[in-house]
Amino acid sequence: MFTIGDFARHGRVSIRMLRHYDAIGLLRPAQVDPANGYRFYAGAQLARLNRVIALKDLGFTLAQVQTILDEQISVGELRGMLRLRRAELAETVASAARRLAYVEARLRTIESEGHMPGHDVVVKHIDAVRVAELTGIAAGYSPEHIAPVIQPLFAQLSKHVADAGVPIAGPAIAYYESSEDGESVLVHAAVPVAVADIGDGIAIVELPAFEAATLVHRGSMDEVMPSYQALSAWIEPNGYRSTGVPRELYLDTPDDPALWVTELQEPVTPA
Amino acid sequence: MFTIGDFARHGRVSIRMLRHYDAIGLLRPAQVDPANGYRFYAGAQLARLNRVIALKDLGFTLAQVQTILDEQISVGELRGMLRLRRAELAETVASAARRLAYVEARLRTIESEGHMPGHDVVVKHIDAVRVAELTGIAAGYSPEHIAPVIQPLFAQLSKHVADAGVPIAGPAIAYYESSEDGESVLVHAAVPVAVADIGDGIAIVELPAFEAATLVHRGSMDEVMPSYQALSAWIEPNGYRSTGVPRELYLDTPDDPALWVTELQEPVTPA
DNA sequence: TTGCTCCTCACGTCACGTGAGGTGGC
DNA sequence: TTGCTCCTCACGTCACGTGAGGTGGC
Repeated sequence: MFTIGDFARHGRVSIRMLRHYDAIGLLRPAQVDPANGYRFYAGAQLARLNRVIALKDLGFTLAQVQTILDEQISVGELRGMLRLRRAELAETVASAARRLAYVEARLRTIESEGHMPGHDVVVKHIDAVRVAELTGIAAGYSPEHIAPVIQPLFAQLSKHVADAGVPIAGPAIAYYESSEDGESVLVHAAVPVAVADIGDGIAIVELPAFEAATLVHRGSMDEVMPSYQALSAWIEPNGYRSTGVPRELYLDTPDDPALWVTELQEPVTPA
Repeated sequence: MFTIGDFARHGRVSIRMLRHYDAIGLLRPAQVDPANGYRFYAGAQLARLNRVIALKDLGFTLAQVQTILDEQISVGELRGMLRLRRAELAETVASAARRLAYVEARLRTIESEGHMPGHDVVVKHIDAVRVAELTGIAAGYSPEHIAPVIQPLFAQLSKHVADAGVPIAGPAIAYYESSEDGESVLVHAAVPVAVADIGDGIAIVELPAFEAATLVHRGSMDEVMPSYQALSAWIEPNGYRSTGVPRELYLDTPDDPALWVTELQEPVTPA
């Protein structure tokens, strides 16, 4: 018979753990002194303790260990649990490796630029959304080409939507595509709505859901290029690939354009 | 201004998380209605939320995120934190990969043998221990050779130790080495003691600490070979290498040898 | 009036670590 | 008598999830 201290030493666990395993019924001492509550363990109980430790090392919770040890689980069930664990562990490895890649990308940025990046890219799911939209044509992607086209589009769109008495269901959205001849840019100005038709030559479109690397741009859209460049530069070193057309979400558009807040959304897929 | 629900939707976090970040002061809403406590967030606060999420994704705790965002941490300090995180994440990856290897070794055993392994190997640290010991010579490692040598050694040893009035400080230990000519086996019978000398031709030896793959053998030492084989078979597929001489720890030695409990300790090193 | 959204507690999670306060045998 | 080991509560951990119970605007 071992005292709890000796048994803990041989088993390389803490006394507290043995008390805990006693409390939850996972490993009861072979004997308990009724006078003072002292626990005594038999040498053979080290085998049980080892089973507990081994299963814990596989990453099972104590409740699962309990089930495996006491509830006469079948080989098939055990195999199922192990396969599930294998999948969970593979996911743990993958996600830790991904975080590690993030950290290393950050460290590289700091080493090369000498300061913390001022922006933070977050990858997230963007839901599908129904919008009312107007489309125009610009000669290029730069702000000088886009601004004179998109501003009247939004003015016209919001007037029409307001006139139709349709409530706007969220921040305005812009997105851009190259035209078929590749010479010009299709500029889309859109606002979320909950109706199926709004008339007046305004299209109702279902924008698809997607995964996006996003970055919050603060300031005028005339100065959006560095933010887009930072977003693009983030994508590859962090293990993603760009796919498709970016969107802009106008989160806050006060009168002073220098105070605008825009979310840039670049569709990505894990590379 | 966004309600908490809208802000949560755009930020892809739960409402509960925003309330929690408010409670701990990590992200306070831009405005709170004093009448009903409703929280309102500015679009620009999405930038702060993104910083929180990005740092959380690097694996920092919220307290660390707090420090990084608010306490004007220097680039050097941040780099230090990132390097520490990198090391922690590397360790996470390694340990998850190790667990994964354990799980896969188990699955292979189950697939090939059709049942759960009946023994559980645990790798643990064995402390250095001072022992009183007697040494004999046997013709080989098999139980038939060892038993007739070791039994009288232990009888003689325990008699001498008892006669000397020295208390035995733990379970008896046996270990074996090949003799120099390689033709025979040195058999060591030892018991832990706390004294520096015991006279009577009994050696006091400091057995070194080591890392061991261990397995609890139940039953007579005449039947120990399958347990040793199971222990040896475990080592390589689980990423270890054997190093040095195994030990036996006699945890429980009642009169009936069939009820003996022994821990087999095989020194290992990560391979 | 019915939903919907918002609010504030407050418990539960998981496997123990860490005191606090006290007892029994050498 | 002094250490040492043992005991039983019971709080704390971390980042929220999940009710319970209630309120205010469309």
